[in-house]
Amino acid sequence: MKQKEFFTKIYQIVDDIPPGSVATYGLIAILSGQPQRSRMVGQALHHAPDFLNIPCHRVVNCQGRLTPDWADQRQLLAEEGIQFKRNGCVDLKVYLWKSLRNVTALDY
DNA sequence: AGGTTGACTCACC
DNA sequence: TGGTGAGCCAACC
Repeated sequence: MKQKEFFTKIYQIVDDIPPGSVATYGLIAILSGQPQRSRMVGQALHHAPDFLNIPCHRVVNCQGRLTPDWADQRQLLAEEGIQFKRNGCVDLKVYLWKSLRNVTALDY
């Protein structure tokens, strides 16, 4: 798979995240078919063009942590009704995006 | 070509 | 439950 296709797929997946939910880099990597390239997801979002309107603020890491070097992300998520723990992490148990495709794939 | 880095994740304490 | 350390894969010097 070419890098461009991988990036495009990531952008498409991130764009499907509904408001009020969050996804992890690893989850996106799985949905894109490359579970071991979760780090690439972060790279892809870091270089994501603005005109695609990607809700990259809804993407957090597996521990519910927000992106370093991006203080406004917390406020953007708060606007969508997402609450944070005292340590500043997102409560993944509540807000993690449950992709139907992913659930089905894991069950079988 | 080889070593370093990171918008990560898993495992352990 | 939450903080810390080690492992991984690509990109970037």
